[in-house]
Amino acid sequence: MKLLHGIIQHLTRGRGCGAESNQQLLIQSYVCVFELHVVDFPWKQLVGVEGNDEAKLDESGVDKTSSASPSPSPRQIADPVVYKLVRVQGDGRLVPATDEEVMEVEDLLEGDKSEIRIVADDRQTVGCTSNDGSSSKNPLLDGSEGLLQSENAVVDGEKLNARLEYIEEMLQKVKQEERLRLACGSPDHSSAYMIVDWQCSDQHDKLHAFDKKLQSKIPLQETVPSSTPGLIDGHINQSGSVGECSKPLDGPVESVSSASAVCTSSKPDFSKLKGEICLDNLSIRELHETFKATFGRDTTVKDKQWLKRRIAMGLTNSCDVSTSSFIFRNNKLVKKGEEESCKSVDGTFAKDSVVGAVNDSCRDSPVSHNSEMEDRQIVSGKRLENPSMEYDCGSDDLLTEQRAAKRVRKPTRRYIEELSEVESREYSGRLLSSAKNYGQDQTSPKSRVMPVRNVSSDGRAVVTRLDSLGGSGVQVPYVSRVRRSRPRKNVMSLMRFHPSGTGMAAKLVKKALGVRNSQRDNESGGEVLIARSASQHFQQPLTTAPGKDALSGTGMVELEQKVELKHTDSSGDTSDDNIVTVPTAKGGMRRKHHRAWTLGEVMKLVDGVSMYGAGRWSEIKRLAFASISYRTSVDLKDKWRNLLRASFAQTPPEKGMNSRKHASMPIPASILLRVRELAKMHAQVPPNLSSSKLASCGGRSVYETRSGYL
DNA sequence: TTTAGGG
DNA sequence: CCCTAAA
Repeated sequence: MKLLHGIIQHLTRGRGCGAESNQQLLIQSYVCVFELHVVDFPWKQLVGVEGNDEAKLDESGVDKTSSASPSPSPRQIADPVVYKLVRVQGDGRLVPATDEEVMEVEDLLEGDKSEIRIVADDRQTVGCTSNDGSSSKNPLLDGSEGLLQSENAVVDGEKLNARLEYIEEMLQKVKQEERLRLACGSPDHSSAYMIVDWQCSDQHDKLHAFDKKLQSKIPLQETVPSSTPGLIDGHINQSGSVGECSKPLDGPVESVSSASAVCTSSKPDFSKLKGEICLDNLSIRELHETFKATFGRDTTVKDKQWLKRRIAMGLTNSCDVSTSSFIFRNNKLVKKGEEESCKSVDGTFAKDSVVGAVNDSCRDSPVSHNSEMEDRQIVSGKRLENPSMEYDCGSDDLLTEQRAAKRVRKPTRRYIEELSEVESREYSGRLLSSAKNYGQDQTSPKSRVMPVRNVSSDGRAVVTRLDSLGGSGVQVPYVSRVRRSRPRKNVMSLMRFHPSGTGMAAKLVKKALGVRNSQRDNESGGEVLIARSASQHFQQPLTTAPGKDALSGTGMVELEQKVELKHTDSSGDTSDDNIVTVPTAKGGMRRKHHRAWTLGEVMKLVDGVSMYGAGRWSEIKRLAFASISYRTSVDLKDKWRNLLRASFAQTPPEKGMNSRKHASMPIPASILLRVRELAKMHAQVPPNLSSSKLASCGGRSVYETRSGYL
């Protein structure tokens, strides 16, 4: 789906402030969604003439308009908004983009789908020189500011969803209203235009959107041809006096229109579209005619495909069509009655129309396009309660992704690290060698200090390093953790290479690696087996000769030191073999290095909790455990949990398992008491007494052998 | 990143 | 202690 991002600037004129300073406020910038150009939207609200309207913009207020009185302010609903491509001249005039430009932009966007550029521009004020204090209280300005903010907020990130939903609702409203009006014979098609400009000369941004409140008799959102620039300018400049518009603009809005406007006098004539039309069969000429009939203007575009799409979009979105007895489907204009799946006359259809159009704009191939549209419409009725999918338009739709999964968990740091580890492996060696500057021969593989990558006969790659510790050439796992900090960004792109989906790939790799970040103390001599199929996707072609076991001793040492420095090691998952073939869950997770809690630590913990409260573990860690580096906040939390359990266990740690020497002291009752008190203070009820009883009896408490001990 | 919980 | 979801 193409997101258009642009900035919509509201041109409005400040009023009041004493000396009718005529200050023109060029306000704001919105970011808008490209697809919106096919959506009617009562943008008038956004302009916030009433000053309070911006509240409706807030995503929290999404339902306000729709759920409120049936017709809160007919005016608002009655003014659909369409988006237009325009170019902004230096003097602020808006010149509608030509069809070619539109096409260009479309192509541009199409080739560029993955990139979502959302830009926010600084709001600027123009001609606001003579300002007294009162102007700052200008309700309009203030309102606009608030508006801007809320709007930006909405646009930002996930809140787009809310906004889309909102628009969705509004769309329905608008459609209904429109239908109503048409039913009453009112030919009013006043619209406000959202003007989008992406040819902006602005350096820091390519896409600017200008929101304009304009009146027009054209309900269709199409680009006004610029083949007659002068004429268009005329249109623009005359916009302030669009007399026939049944809804005069009020207040600042009116003045706005003096700045610029787009207004077309022609009106689509659907009478020419009677009967069934199949765009696919039309010639360019006929398409042009249809285009004109649809949009009420001529076009110079020769591109058949484009014309079809345009027309399809226009027709699909046209109120006239949707409200008439025709519906547009599958590149054909057909009688509504003949289309059972589209018989619904309420918002459903309108919405789906939009979907179709949006979708259309994303498809190039006529085939897929057609079928897509068909699909969309066929399922129309059923998709009502799932607005989240409405704008789905392909795999690269960010919104879809965001919405599909409630909360897509970001890869954990560790996960990413381990992932990146694989790829970093080979050049870690390079780094070493270059640092050491071995024999000034960078190219000779011999001089490289690298982990040896053996490929065993069973198809597994074994990454090892030679260890001099054990005497002679013992192979111990080699692991380097080059990047301890932020994983590089393209890890994700790396993921894409994996055929079996990123999630799975990640899992596989992770499992396969079996590499863990650990302290140096717990050394194990296993081998890290890398399931080849999982890892080779990430491995760049190795420059090392496969059978290069002979590494210089100094190199070994160097490497080892490096590794040691990194505080990394791997624990041997010797037999966690070929994940690809046997993805056994294999829960047997050896526990890492367990560091017994000392009494002092526990006391610190308790103190910390009493000071900062349970739950603020990062605080506690920072302040009370600053010296103990190996206790993480999670550790603290876990320990506290255990303490809690212990303190509420009836059976104080005494009986049983004295066989061993008291490897650890029981936790002093005083501390337990304190813990209990703190728990009470913080309304911390021991998770469940029953379970803690059980825990104290047999099972472990929270991963601790004995809950009552240190 | 941090917190909360399950394991 | 590990792992993860959620925030």
